[in-house]
Amino acid sequence: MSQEITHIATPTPPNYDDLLVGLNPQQVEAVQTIYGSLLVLAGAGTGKTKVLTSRIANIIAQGSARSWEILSVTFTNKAAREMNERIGVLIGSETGLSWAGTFHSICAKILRRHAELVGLQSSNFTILNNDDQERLLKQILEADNVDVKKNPAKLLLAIIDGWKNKALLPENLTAGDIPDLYNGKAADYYLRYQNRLRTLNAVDFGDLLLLCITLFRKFPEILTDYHRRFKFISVDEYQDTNVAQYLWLRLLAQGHGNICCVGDDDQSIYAWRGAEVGNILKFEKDFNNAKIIRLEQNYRSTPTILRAASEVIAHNSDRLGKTLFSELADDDKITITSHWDGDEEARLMVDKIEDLQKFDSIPLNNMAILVRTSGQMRVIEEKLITCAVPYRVIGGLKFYERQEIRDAMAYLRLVAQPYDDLAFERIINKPKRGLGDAALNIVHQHAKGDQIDYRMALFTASQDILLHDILKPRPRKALKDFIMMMERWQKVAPTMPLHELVEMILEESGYTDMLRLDKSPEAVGRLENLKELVRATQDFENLQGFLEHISLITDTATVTSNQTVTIMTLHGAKGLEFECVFLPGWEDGLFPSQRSMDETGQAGLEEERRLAYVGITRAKKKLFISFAQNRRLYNQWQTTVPSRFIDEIPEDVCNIVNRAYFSKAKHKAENHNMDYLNSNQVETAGWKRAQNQYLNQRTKMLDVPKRSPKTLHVYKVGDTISHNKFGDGIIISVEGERLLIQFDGNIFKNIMVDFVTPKDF
DNA sequence: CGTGCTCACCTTTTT
DNA sequence: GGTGAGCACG
Repeated sequence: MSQEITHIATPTPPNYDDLLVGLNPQQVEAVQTIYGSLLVLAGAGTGKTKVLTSRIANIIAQGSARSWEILSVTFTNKAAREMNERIGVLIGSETGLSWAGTFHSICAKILRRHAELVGLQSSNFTILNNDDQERLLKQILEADNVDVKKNPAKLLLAIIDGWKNKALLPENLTAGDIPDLYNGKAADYYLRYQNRLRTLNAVDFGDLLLLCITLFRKFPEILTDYHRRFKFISVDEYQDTNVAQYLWLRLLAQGHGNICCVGDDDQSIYAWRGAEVGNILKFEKDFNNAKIIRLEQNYRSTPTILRAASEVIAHNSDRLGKTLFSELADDDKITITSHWDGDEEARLMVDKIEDLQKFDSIPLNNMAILVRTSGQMRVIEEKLITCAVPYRVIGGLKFYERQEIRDAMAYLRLVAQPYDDLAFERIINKPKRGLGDAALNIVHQHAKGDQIDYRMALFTASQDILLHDILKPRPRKALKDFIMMMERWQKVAPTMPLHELVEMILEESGYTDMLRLDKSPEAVGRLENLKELVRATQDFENLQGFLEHISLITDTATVTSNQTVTIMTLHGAKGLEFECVFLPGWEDGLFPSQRSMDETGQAGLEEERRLAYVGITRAKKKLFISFAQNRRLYNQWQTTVPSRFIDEIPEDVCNIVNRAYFSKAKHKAENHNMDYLNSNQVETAGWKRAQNQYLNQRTKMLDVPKRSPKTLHVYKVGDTISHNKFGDGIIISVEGERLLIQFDGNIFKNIMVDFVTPKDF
C-alpha cells in the first residue's frame, strides 16, 4: 500500500530557524512540542494556522517523520486545502502531506481499502447526502404506514444522525436513547435504514466515521498498520469534534500518543450536529500527560473589536477561559444601526459598502456580510444587484444541490453503481419516457416480493421484469429502452474519457433536449450549469473519483482575487477574516435564533453567543452591526427586538445610529409582552390572525401594497428619473435592463431599472 | 400518464 | 418568494 505514496520525490527539508521567525514565545513552544499529546487553546486571530503548519514543518525538519507519515485532519475541505498548501510551501513540496483532509474524506479513503471487511459490497460504495438520506427514511416510514406529515422523516434523520454522532449502532441503543416518538419505533427504523444502506452499497456521512471505527476495533492488525503509517496526528478545530470523531482519533493515537489538537472552546458552533465542547474541556483527562498551551495574543482585530467580543462571550458559563489582547492601533468604534425594516437595512448597508470603497479605498474583497440564516441573503443580494456592486455568495444554494446537477449526477451514479435505487428513482422518468408512478410501483413491488425489505435493487428488478410478461406493451418498451441504454453506458464507462461519457449520457438520455425544448427562462441557466458540470469532470480520471469528490465537497467557492463583497453565513465564516464586517439581522428570535433557544435552552443561547463571538472576531478594523424593527418573513411582517447580544457590547466601544428606532423597538417589545417571541406557545390560528392584522395595519400605515407591483416601464434616452440616493437624473443610454444615468454631472453606469423610478410615477 | 392549478408550509447553522 | 403535495382534468 505504501508504494503509491513513497514515489513522491523527497522534498527539500525546511530550515528549522526560519520556522520560528516572527513567532511569540507561546507559539514557539507549541511549534517545538512535537511528541506526546498537546492541546493548543488558540483564541480567534492568534495565529493558529501558522502554528499548526509550522509545527508540522518542524516535525519534518527535525527528521521525525516524512510528509506521508503525518495525518492532518480538519473539518472543511477549504481548511484542508489551505492548510496543505501552506505546509507545502513550508516544506518545499507541491503536494504537501499525503494524508491531509477532512474527517470524512480520510475515512472514505481508508474505507475504500477495506470496504468488504465492514459489510460493504465493494469499494465503489456511494456516499449519500442529506437529501438522499431523508428520501430513504421517508420510504421506510411510508412502508410502515406512518403519516409522514405528523412524523417527518427529517426529524427521524436528525435522531439517527444524533446517534451516529455519538457512535451508537442500532444494537448499542439503550432504552434511554430512544425518544418517545414514532411509536417508540425509531430504533427499528434505524436498523432498517442501515440494512437498506447496505443493500444499496451506500454509506452516509456518519457511517464513514462509524464503519472506520468498527474496522479498527474488529481488525487490530489493520489498526496497527495505521499506527505505523501515521506517526503524528494533527487536528484542527478540535472543539467541533463529536464523540465518533473523538473515538476515531483516540484509536489512531493509541499507538504512539503523538497527537496535537488545536481549538477554541469559545468558537464551538456545531453542537447541533453533535460537536461536544466536552471533548476539548476534558482533553487533559483523555490523553495521557497532555500539555496545554494558550495562545492569547490576537494579531487580527483592533482592541475595540476584541473588547466587544470578549465582553459578549464573558456572559457564557462553560468556558476554559482565555484573555485575548491586541496591540494593534485603535481607531474606529463599532457602528450599531437600527433600521425600520430589512429592506432599509440592506440598502444602507450597500450604501456604506460603496462609501468604504470610494472614500476609504477598501477593496471589496476585504468586506463581508455575515448572516445568521441563508434566508437573509436574498434581500441583500437584491440591493447589491440594483447598485451594481459585485458580490459572491458562499454557501446558500450550492451548485451540486441544483436540480439539473443532481439529475445528471443520478445518471452517473446509476452507471457507476446499479444498486443505487435512489438514483434510479430520480431519473427513471426524467426526461419523461412514459414510466410514471404506476410503472415505478410495479418495479418496487417486484423488487420487494412479499417481504418488507428489498430483495433486489430496482435496476435488477427492472431487468427481471423485462424477462417476464408483466408490463403492458408501451411501458414495457419504455423500460426496455431505458435499461438497455443504461447497460450500454455501463459497458463503455470504464474505457471512455469521463467528460465525453457525461456529455454522451446527457445527450442520449434526452436530458439536454428536454431543457432545450423548455422555453422557461430558467432552462437556459440549467443548460449552462450542465456545461459547467461537464467542464468540472475534465479534471477527473474516472467516474469513481469524480463521484467521491462531489459527495464530499461542499464549498464550491474557489478563492478568487475578484473584487467582490462576500456574503455568507456566520458558520461559513469561521477561520476567515475581513477588514470590514457587516453583521445584519441582530434581532432576538433571528439572532439568537428562537428555535435554538427553544430546543436546547441555555445551552442553545450560549452557542448562539459563541456564534456572535465568531462573527465579531472576523473583523480586523471596522465592524457594523444592525437590526431592523420590522422584518418580513415568508411574506409576513414581524415586529422585532434588538438582539440581547447588542446590549452586551459595552457602550464605550460603539456608536448607536438611529437611537430613536432603537429605544422604540425595545419599548415595543416590553409592551407586547414578547408574545411573538414565544410564537410556538401561542395557538397557531390566533397567532396567524394577529400577524395578518399587523400586516394590514402596516400596509395602511405605509401605503404600500402587500406585494410590490410588477409594473413594466419603458425607459427611453432623455427620460428624467428619480433615484433615492442621488436624486434626479437623466438617462443617457439604455442597454437591456441596464441604464447609463447622469446625476448632477456625474455619470453612473449599470444602474438596474428597478432601482430608479420615472419622475411621473 | 401528464399537466397545471391551488394550498400549506417553510428557514437555522454543515460534513 | 419558493416548493412540494394533492387534486381535477385532458
